[in-house]
Amino acid sequence: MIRKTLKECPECASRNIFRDVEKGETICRDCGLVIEDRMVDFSQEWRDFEDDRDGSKRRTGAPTTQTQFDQGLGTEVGTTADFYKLGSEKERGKFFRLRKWNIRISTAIERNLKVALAELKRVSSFLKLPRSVEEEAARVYRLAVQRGLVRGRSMESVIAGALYAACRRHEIPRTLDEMGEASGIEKKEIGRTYRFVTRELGISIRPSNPADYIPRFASALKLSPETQSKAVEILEMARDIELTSGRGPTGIAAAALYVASLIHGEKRTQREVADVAGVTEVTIRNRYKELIKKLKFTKQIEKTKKK
DNA sequence: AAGACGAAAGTGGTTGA
DNA sequence: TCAACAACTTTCGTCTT
Repeated sequence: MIRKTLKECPECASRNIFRDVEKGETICRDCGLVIEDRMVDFSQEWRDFEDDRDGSKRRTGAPTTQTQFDQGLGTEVGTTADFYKLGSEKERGKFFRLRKWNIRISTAIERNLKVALAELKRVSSFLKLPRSVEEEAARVYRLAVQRGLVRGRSMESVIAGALYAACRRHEIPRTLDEMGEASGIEKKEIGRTYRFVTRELGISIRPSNPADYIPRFASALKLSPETQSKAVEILEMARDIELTSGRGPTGIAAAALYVASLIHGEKRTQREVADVAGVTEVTIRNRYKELIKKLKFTKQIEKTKKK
């Protein structure tokens, strides 16, 4: 079923937005932009009506979740301990039939997911990622397993790839290095599976914005909020003159931060900035050179130096 | 002595024939 | 499928503070 929606396309501002209910996709008919392709539904089903004295609106049950192998809806049909509580022969037969079925339903996929999602939780909590990202990553992983994309790859690397993709979609990117440290997988491998999985599943990800990295890098360097916003400002100017396209976003973010730290007299060495950003000093130098050349920052830096 | 700078060679991925 | 290519890294020598 395909329905027209009331949304406006953020790309071309057309109102020709249609939603394919089965696929869960929302697409702009004019420019082809996929607006909510495979996004997690963030709306909360589970609510708590604390103020309701009579409790009539209170719902029961936990919210469903992607991060448990059965989405939190599983049943277990008893153990043999329960068997002896049953009375008649008829009831005992029923018990075994039900139990057999339940085991049969737990296919290889389910078992895989159970292990995988535990690992996913471990990595995501190591990186202190928000729950929404964890859910998205779990969904990506689930899809990957169902399509048999894990075959020939280690489970861990696919998990890392899924998490990396989920971070990017939620615009709170982590570097491949950080992901590698958290998961124990080499960053090359993560990058590989990330590209493979997103391509196979048709997940579209827009290039990450350097500004997304600024808050994290800045706090790691203990820079003031003023310096931080200066860095973002620099990034905007850089983007306007096409300095950002084609370059690694972390390198640009690092260079902007470095320049901002000079201007505000909170100097950090290139080495320090390079370390938290996961790039080399050389890359920072190159970006830095481009920045001061094209953005007449030279004077400002000279000024603060003299003070 | 530490940091900044730049040249040169190497790596892994993308692109286009 | 292969070669050219761009971005980034590694390494190292030199200059500056």
